[in-house]
Amino acid sequence: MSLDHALLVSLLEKPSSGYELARRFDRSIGYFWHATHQQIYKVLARMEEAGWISGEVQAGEAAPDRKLYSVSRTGRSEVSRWLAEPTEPEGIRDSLMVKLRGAAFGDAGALIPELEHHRALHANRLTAYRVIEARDFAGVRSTSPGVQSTGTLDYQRALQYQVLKSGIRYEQGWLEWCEETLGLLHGLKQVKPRRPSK
Amino acid sequence: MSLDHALLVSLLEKPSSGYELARRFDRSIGYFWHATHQQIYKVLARMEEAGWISGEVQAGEAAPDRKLYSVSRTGRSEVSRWLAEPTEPEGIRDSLMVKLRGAAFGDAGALIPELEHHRALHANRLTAYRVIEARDFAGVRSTSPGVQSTGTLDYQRALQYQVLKSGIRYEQGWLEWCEETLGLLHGLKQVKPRRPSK
DNA sequence: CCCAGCATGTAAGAGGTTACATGATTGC
DNA sequence: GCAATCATGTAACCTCTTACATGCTGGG
Repeated sequence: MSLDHALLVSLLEKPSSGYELARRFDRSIGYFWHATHQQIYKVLARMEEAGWISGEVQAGEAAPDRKLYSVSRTGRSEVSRWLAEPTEPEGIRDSLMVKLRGAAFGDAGALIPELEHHRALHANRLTAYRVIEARDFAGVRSTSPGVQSTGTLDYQRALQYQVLKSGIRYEQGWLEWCEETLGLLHGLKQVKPRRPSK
Repeated sequence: MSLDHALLVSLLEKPSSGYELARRFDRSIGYFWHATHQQIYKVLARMEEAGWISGEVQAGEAAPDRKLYSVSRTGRSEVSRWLAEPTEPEGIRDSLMVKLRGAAFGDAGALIPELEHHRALHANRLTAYRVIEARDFAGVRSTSPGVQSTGTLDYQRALQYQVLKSGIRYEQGWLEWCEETLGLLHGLKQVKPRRPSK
C-alpha cells in the first residue's frame, strides 16, 4: 500500500499542510488515490517521525496555525526506491458488476436507476477531465518523441497529462459501457418482465 | 462494502463450499471482487449466524469433509434489498498513476520495466477474457432488444456477458494506455537523460 | 447569532492481509 | 518419501472508515 507515497509525491509537487493535502485529495491526485483528512494527518505524523518529511509550524494571524510539511532528503530517496520497486496492478472491486450478476436472481429493472446514476457521474468526471485537459494541456503533443529539447517543465507536464489521459480513457470506457448496459436492461425488461402484481 | 453480497451472488449461482468459493474468487467473480480464503471463511461463518445462508456438512470418503453452503430465503431477500440500494462507484486506487507523477522527481526510465510488466499482465487478462468470450458467449448478440423471447437462460447469460465486456473494455483501455505511456517514456529518456554518473 | 470554512486531531470498529496451523489423499 | 491438492480455520497486524472533539474567523 502507499498512501505514504501518494503524500510524498504530492508534497514534492508542492509543500503543504495536512488540510491542503486533504483538499488536494478531493481533486487532482485524489482522482487516482483517495484519502480522508484523518488518515492523512496520521500518516503525516508517522512520516515526520520516520524523518521522511519535516513540518514547520506557521503561526497565522487572523487564521489558524498550520503545519507546512516538506520532503526531506531521506524522503526523496524513499520515493526513488519506491519508484524502482515493482508494484502489481490493484485488483478491481466493483460492486456494480456483482450486482449485474445478482440481477439474474432479482429484479434487473431495479438496476436501471443505479446505472443512470453511474452514467451521470462518469459523464461529469469526464467533463471535468476534459476541462482540465483544455486548460492545462492544450499545447502538449501526444506521444511524438519531440525533436528539439522541450525543457524540464514540459517533462513534468507530459507525465501529468499521461495520468490525466488514463482518467479520461477510464471514464469514457465506463460511460460507453453504461449506455450499452442500459440498452440491454431496457431490452430485457421487455423480454422477461417480473411478476406484475404481488 | 460487500464481500457478503459477492458471496451471496456466487452461492446463488451455485451452492459451494468455502474452498470452492475461494477458487472461484481467483477467476470469474474474482476478476471484479477479490478475496482470500481466510476472509471468505470468516464471512461465511458470520452469514450463517445471521441466517442468510445454511451450511450442510458433507462427509467425504477418501476426501476431507466439506461444508456446502446455500442461500436461505432471508439471504435471497437481502440480495434483493441490496440490489435496489444505490451504491457509489468505487474510487480508483492506482499506484502506477502516483508513480508517474512521482517520476518527475526521480528516474522516469525506472518505470519502463514496470510498465512493460503491466502491459504484459493486461494483455494476458485480455486474452483470457477473449477466450471466455469465444467459449461462452459466441452466440449472444450485443444489445439489440431481441424480437422473440429468448428464455431465462439467455437472460442470465446476457448479464454475465455484459460483466465480461466491462472487463474486456477495461483491460483493453489499460493496454492501449501502457503502449502510449511506454512510447512517451522512451521519448522522454532521450529528451531528459538523468545524470549519467554518481 | 449561526453557519461555513480553516485547521488539527483522537478513538472505535470494520475490513483486509500475511503468517501460521492442521490433517488427509493422490501422483511422481 | 515428498510435493501438490483438498479442506478449514486462528491470530496478529495494518488500513480505512465513521463518529466525535476542539477552536478560531468572517459573512449574512
